Amino acid sequence: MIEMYLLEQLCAFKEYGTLSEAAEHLNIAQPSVSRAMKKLEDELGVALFERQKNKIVLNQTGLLAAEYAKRILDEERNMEAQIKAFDRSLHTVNIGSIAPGPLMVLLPRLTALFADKVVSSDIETEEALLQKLNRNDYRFIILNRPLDDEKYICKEYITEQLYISVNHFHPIATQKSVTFAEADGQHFIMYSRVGFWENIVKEKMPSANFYKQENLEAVGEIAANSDLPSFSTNITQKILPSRQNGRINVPFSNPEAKANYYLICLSENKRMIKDLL
Amino acid sequence: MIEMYLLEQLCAFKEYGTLSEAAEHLNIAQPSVSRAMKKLEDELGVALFERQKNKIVLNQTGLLAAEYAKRILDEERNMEAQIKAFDRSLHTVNIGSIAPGPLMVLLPRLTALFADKVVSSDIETEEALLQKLNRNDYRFIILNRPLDDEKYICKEYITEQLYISVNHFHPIATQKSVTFAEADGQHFIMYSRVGFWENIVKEKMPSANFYKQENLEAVGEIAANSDLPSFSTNITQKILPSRQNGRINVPFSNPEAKANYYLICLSENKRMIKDLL
DNA sequence: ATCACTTACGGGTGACGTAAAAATC
DNA sequence: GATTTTTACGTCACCCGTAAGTGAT
Repeated sequence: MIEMYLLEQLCAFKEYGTLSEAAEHLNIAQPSVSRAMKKLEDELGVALFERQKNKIVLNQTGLLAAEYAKRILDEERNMEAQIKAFDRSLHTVNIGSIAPGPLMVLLPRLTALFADKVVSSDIETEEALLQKLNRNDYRFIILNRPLDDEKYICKEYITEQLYISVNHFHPIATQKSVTFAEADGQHFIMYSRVGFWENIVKEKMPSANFYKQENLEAVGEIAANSDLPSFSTNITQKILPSRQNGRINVPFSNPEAKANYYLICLSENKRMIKDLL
Repeated sequence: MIEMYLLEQLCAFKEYGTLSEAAEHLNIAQPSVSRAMKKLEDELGVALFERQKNKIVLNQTGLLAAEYAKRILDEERNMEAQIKAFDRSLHTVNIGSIAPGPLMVLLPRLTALFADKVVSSDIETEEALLQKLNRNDYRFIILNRPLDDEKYICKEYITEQLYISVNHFHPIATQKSVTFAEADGQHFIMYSRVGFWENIVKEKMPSANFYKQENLEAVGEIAANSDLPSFSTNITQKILPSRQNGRINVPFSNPEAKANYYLICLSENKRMIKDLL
């Protein structure tokens, strides 16, 4: 049987042209490659090279062999990658969401439910979420609209209401509710990974400025130490109570400020949704 | 890098179900297989088996790995076969002919021309000859009709005239020539691999019997020691003079008893025909 | 003189075998 | 008791490296 290391060295020789160069790139000594090529010829019982005294080149058969070798090496590398990826997928639960809010509620429950697995999540657009769900990159996704398709299982999960978060001195602080139009034109501190909410607020408050923060902690810190408004929701108010110190939350009254979230998975994974609910 | 012997042992385990059985079929000791499977898991950094105290089975990842392993092993075996076949083809010149006669003339010349190669030949039907010529299984073929096709180079080679070969006491021995009709109904000794001639004589002498001999030598021997007629041609008379002892050769006068042979090769191999003529 | 390949020799990894133990049927 | 897997240990193959030699540029 032809072992991989022989094929690897053959490929390296074809690529680099001389035994020395090949050895260099393989990080082995040159005589090793010389010997390996002899061994390859020996095992195949076929000449793969034309040798002069201090020169060696692949003959026609050798070129053919090198092509096959490359194919096999590629497949071997592919095998390795696929197996590792598959194993990883067995040990991780990937969740994609259209917004961070529902993840704050869902992730703690998931880590408890899949105690033996790594739970990881990402926030993406609906399009990307669906694509990856179909590729099985995600086990669940969370969207802000239901999907009516036999391909999927879709369950209503939770709702989220957007608030403006201001300090006591802010004019809006005294209102029972606020509209996007009323809040427009201001400067907001905003977490950068808010998913679809970003589109909503930018569209509804076209004159506002948004200072985006990559770091979730930083949003709270900066808001607490400035007079700038920020955003909160019924979910962040519960999950991040520390952020509420000295802040008044006033709900946006527009219908777009309320989101109904749906937990979605492929029909074939029906059981997972059941376990979760 | 995952070496082949690991993949081989993985496949054997998948096929035979236990380490012991696999080892048996691989002709190695069972602990070797146990160790190899551990090493495989180690190199991949992934569990491929579920182990109980004296039981070991492939897990989902292991099944996937075994599938990939099989694919790679198959490719490796294919590579080996293809390379050997290619090398062989470089060192052999295969000729196919519609009849043995022209080969008797051509082969000695070919072996001289391709002194460094093995010359081998076969007798087949026109259909098979053309198919294999197109597949490059044959470098030349010999047919009894010209081919007018740009794909091929076609050169007239030699002609062959069929004779009936009888002893002095046979009634036909005194004739200058004979027709198939006149010779019909007799029992002939015949070499079994005469190519298209077999169709000719069977069609033209439907009442004759043909005693076919696999061995070319035997045809001469038997004919010499019996009163049965056999066949000869201008070519065999020259190439196998010993067969003529005590035999009279009378030519068949029918036009079908004369064959014009053509040497044919693919246009891309034009040079070879030139070398030959 | 430098470069490229081969040959020769020595060393260490590792693949295999044998033996024995543990566990299951 | 038979079968299966694992562990332990010794051996040998073989893959690699170093060093030296040959031939070509």
